[in-house]
Amino acid sequence: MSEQSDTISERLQNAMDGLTRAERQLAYSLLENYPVSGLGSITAIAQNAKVSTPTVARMVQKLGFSGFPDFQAALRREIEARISDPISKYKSWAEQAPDEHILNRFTDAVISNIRQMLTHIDITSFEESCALLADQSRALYVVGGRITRSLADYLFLHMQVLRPNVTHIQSISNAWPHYLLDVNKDDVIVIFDVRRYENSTLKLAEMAAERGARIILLTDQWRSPVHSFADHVFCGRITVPSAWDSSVTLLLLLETMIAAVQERTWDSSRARVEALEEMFDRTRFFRKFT
Amino acid sequence: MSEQSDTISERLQNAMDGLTRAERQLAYSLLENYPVSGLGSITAIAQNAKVSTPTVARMVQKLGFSGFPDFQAALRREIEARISDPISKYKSWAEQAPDEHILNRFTDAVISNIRQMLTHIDITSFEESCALLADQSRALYVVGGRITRSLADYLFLHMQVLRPNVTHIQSISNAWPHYLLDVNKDDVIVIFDVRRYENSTLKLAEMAAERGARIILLTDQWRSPVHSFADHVFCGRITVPSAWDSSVTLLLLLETMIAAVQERTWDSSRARVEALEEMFDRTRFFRKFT
DNA sequence: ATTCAAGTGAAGAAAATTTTTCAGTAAAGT
DNA sequence: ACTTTACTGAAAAATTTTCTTCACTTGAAT
Repeated sequence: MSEQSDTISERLQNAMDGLTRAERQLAYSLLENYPVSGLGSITAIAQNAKVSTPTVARMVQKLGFSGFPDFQAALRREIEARISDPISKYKSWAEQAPDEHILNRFTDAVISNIRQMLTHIDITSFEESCALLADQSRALYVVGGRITRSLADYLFLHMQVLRPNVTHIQSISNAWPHYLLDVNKDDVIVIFDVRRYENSTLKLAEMAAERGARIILLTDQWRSPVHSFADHVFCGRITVPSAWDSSVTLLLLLETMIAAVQERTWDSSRARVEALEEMFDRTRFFRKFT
Repeated sequence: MSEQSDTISERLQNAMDGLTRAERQLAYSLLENYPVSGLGSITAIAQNAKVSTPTVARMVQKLGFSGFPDFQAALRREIEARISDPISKYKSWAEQAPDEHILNRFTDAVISNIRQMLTHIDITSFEESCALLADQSRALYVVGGRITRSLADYLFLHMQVLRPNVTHIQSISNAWPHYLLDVNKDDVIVIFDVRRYENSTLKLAEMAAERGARIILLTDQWRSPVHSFADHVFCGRITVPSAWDSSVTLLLLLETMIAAVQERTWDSSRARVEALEEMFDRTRFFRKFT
């Protein structure tokens, strides 16, 4: 019954002529601060418009809703559509394939994960973390888990180019207590820990915290227990239509951080990057072109 | 009582530690489609999070609200602030930050990369590649380059769980010719090669092709020269506002492939996955819960 | 193994919201 | 002036929502 393609705002406008004095007063009140003005209880709305509750009930029925709750539900859907994305509405990602193809389903999920991560991210924390990563007076350690070791490796790789004094602590190894010996107060540790949180990682975080290290944690939406030791926590959503979790959100965050650190350190890192380029050219490790 | 300056989202995050399992489940559900997810009745919210209504009532009290209606009123105020405020907010990913913030610029670029990759992807090729990866009668080799070794590692890690006979050829090592000795006709090699294409990778591809191996290449939009030896080529766009390239598109493709292979091999891989789980439980390598 | 504490949801009680009824009021027509 | 008609809101009835109680489960601790 309540299903028409018009927005409630349009419906109100269109119906305006057929409305009575009190109803019109109500309609204006609703449009006043649309659409949030319609969110309270029927009583609240009535009081707000200075009409009685029956008037509200009658009017929404005139608009074609089965009752006030029906009206309000429609309003909520409108708000939802308005608040959530403008972007993901694109039809299919891989146009050759049907919507249900894994490529499209997976990508939908990832895009939604990205949006969710970004709406919850704390910009100040992000900036501070980048500053910590860029601060060459602090040694930098990177730790990953079973799955996240690839991410840790990726960060390590890039940081190593940008600055000296970067260490990748291979969590598989039993040697990590040795690394901890070198961790000083105010050094920075980036820890990756997603679900199936690892005991050894937690232990390491605890000990590092005791030594006064600054901890930056990249985890999933459920937040690894490491977060209680961490100075900065970033949660990427990792759920996708798969038996596995997705690391895309965390990689995106990581790359953005790397880009931000690069900007901050460009004065000092430029020399390193250029030296590296030169070494590659000398060793003919890479093809000169194509 | 319900007045604090924090947003409900922040309050949820902060309170997370003190929450119980069901409450946490609820909190995630609320953050899932925040803030509209909290607009329905307490019953609707409970069902949505698959918890009971008392759990909802208890949790909002823990957060400091006098009751559910109090909580919902606060939420409505937040929505109001968000909707009536500047309309420009819709566009940004990270809403706290301006459009020009690196987080938003970077994400824009990545989303655009993803779209471009997917519109150019060949579905048939994708399916055939997955079939090759799933075919346990063929040995599987994974090779990465300097930067892409993390991606290679990631694929290796997952494939190793799903099937036997997977090898990660560490490109840094000088030992890869030895691996090639074992490559038989119709074995599968996944090669990662993005710009600053590596000579050694090209050489390896050539020799593997000579031995009759099937080659799947993941590269960038400029296509590594390896493509002339490859049976299937996938190009991910990698340009972002950074001095570095982005691996996000390739990771997305990779994860989608892994999911597709998982589906295809579930009958046989299930046993492997479960055995692995059991081993983890035994070694108490991971935390039981939290 | 047994006890204990904590957490959870079903079910019922309490409170609220929504709908209906109905009498009063104002405007239009006779 | 009187009747008719339509509109409105107070109050009661019906419904829904929220809150509380309590028995059951689970995981931890002795």
